[in-house]
Amino acid sequence: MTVRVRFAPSPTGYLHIGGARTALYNYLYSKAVGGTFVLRIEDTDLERSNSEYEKLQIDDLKWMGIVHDEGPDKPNPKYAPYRQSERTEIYKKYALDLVEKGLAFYDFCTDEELEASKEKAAAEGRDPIYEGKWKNPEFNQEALQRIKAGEKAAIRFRAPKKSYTLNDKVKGEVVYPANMVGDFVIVRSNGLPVYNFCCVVDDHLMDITHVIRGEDHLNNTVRQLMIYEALGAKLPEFAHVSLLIGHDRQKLSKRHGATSVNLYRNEHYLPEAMCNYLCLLGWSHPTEKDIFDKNDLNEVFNLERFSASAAMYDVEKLKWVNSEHVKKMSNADLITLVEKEPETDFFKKQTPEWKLACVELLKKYAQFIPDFPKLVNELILNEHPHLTDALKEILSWETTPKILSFLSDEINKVQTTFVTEAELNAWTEFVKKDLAVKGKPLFQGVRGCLTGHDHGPDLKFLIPLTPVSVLKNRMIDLSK
RNA sequence: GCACCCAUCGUCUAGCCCGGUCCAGGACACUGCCUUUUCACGGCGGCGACAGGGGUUCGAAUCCCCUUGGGUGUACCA
Repeated sequence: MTVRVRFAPSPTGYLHIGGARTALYNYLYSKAVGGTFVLRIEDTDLERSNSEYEKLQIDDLKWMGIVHDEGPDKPNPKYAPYRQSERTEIYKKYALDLVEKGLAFYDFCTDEELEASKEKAAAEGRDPIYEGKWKNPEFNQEALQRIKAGEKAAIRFRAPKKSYTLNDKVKGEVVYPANMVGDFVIVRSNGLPVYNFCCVVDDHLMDITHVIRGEDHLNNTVRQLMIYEALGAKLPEFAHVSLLIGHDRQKLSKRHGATSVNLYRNEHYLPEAMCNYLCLLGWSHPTEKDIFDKNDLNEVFNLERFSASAAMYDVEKLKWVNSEHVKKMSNADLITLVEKEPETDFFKKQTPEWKLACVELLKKYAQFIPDFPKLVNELILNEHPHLTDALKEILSWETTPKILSFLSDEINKVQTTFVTEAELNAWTEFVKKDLAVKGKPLFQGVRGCLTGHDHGPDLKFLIPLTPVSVLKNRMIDLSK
């Protein structure tokens, strides 16, 4: 039997980091076993759902390279539609069927009655389970009459009074004691079905074989187990992945800062880095590899390597992963990406050799793609050195003016656009031998005069990339 | 409250299922040194953990129990 997994977001907001992670796990698993990845939209909460968010979430998923095989935009006639709001008739049919079989019943209790019962239960220190009169079969006839007369009622599922056991791929054997939940609503009085019910009906109808989702659904699963049983449906495998938490160990939410994927997208994180980092939050590579491309996971991704405990989301490590992916990228790809950035006119005008040398040098220092143009401006094109304390100190050494005037003279003699590494070496040699400068005053002196910085990348790579005209202007500035 | 889940360095984790090879390995962060004296790169080090208590065993991070701590659920939300 072929594996079918699904990611089922509610379009009530942007794609969340945690959602992206579960989507990724589902995607990776489907790829690893040659299965099908289904995208289903859980929009039964009409008040909070918004089709705009559906679009945005799919967009973010796409950005991460998480593409679904089936979904609202790629329907398989056998399973469509993929939006729960378009499946209400299906749920209604199943719900009515359960009522007919006596596995569910109409409930006419008012909010007030329910509230009172809840409060009473709380006062007595027990769980608020449904105890309205309508659960009693002797009211079935009356209920049916009132429904026929057009009255509205919720449909409640008759929860069996027995314990259930789930064999979860990450949590192991989970036992739900009897009476854990009371008779719960599966269809609201407004006719709209409820998550726990839709979810099971859909997973069943869509032939979902593996349910990989967040641990926050673990307690709910007992309700779903009951419905599977009532439906006579085959149980899928479950894998309840641990939750993502913030620095205060609370479930990751907006107040922890940037928690939606689009924010990272806007900050130019690489999608591959995002996937890489998220994947490692709760799953480990069999060889403890920590930098990889998700497309290289096909052979090794499985459901056996999930961590059972919650993982803290740490942007610092994400940044590191991102810079590792920048370094891993080919120079050709880097050049392409850099040229897409704004304010890269100078870069674009240079020779292919120059570009190659430039990205080769800068990728060591860049964490993000936009860092490249920034570094070009700061390190290569900046004509007016910023007088930092460190630079002032270098200029105050008695040997520095000698170096500065010598280098200025030499630079003025240069006819080419760039100097060569050999020329640079010759100058340094001269300063060392003829001007008799050595040690820190030599190296930092030369660096200071040429770059206007007290530190930075290796001069023999940096200077040949810097236009002679810029070098000249820097030294004019420094001579003042 | 009740139910369920979880518990290895500050953080992500390996090891746990199938006890000894673990006075616990890797990565981020922090930090020291080195790289023909710069350096944001790189190399080599350092710091740093089996929550506590009982058991089982010749032997426990690994198995069992309790305690503690944390999380989740307890909706006519998903």
